[in-house]
Amino acid sequence: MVASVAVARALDRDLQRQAGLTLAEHHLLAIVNEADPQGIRPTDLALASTLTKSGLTRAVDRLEALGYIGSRVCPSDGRGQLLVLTPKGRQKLRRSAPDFFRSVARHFADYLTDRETETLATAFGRIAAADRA
Amino acid sequence: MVASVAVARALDRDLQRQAGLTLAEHHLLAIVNEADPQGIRPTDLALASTLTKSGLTRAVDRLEALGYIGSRVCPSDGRGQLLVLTPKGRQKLRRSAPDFFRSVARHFADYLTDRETETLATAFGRIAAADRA
DNA sequence: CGGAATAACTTGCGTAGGCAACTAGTTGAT
DNA sequence: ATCAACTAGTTGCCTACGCAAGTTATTCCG
Repeated sequence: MVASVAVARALDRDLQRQAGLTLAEHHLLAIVNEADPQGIRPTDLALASTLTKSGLTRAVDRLEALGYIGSRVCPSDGRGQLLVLTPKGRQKLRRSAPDFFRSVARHFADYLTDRETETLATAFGRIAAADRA
Repeated sequence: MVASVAVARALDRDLQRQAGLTLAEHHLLAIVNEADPQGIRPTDLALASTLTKSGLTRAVDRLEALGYIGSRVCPSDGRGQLLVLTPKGRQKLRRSAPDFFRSVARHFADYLTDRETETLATAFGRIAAADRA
């Protein structure tokens, strides 16, 4: 826990300095970017992220206010929405990517051997998957 | 990050339900418990925990108010303190340990093979150590 | 087709905790 | 001995976010 919190904090600080986004916000943009181009439902986004639904509502509000995310009512369910990246959001993500990857390397990846990275990905993937079961 | 946040949240919830402590607070008690019996300096405790100095000040205030931690002025440095567990704090820790270990097993350790656990401990230990350099 | 039970968000409220500025004690240089 | 530079801890301010209680839309059952 000490290590993972330290890494998260380091990434967060770098991101805020370099892109004006928190780690959580940047992560949301990244998830939306890789999701179905039709858009992603908030509940799914919350599940794929580190936030609860309430945290997500507010984070999405912020990202919408910044113009990085757009939303429209879900055609198949009037209660829900579909969230997509705006062009501005896509651009933001593209532009902040290099710095972000460097940051991940410096604070995390560079400390691991390839074997460790692989083991870690498997193990943590398993845990993340189990958690949603 | 998704996995580690999920695990932390699960442990936190269990601890709050079972012991009325947050994960961070419980962790502080555990660190103090294993430190020099003369006491530990707040700055060292912050470094060994997931908190910054300011977060630590407040967490320690809470734990003192609950009677789990005691403090006295550091004899060798009038600015600082030495923090120790009270008997009540030691008891609290002993009593919450079994539930806590079960919680760690259920949400985390049970998902890992012995090999993975070892790799993980090595790798994360390295990262945590590097971060303080 | 009406009405309970459920699901998708949202919001009110409360709290932990970071940052940066502050206070007070210590050390070191002249 | 004095004064500057540093360090330990604290505090004011602010924000993110979790929980639980709403709201609105949907579904399913009679």
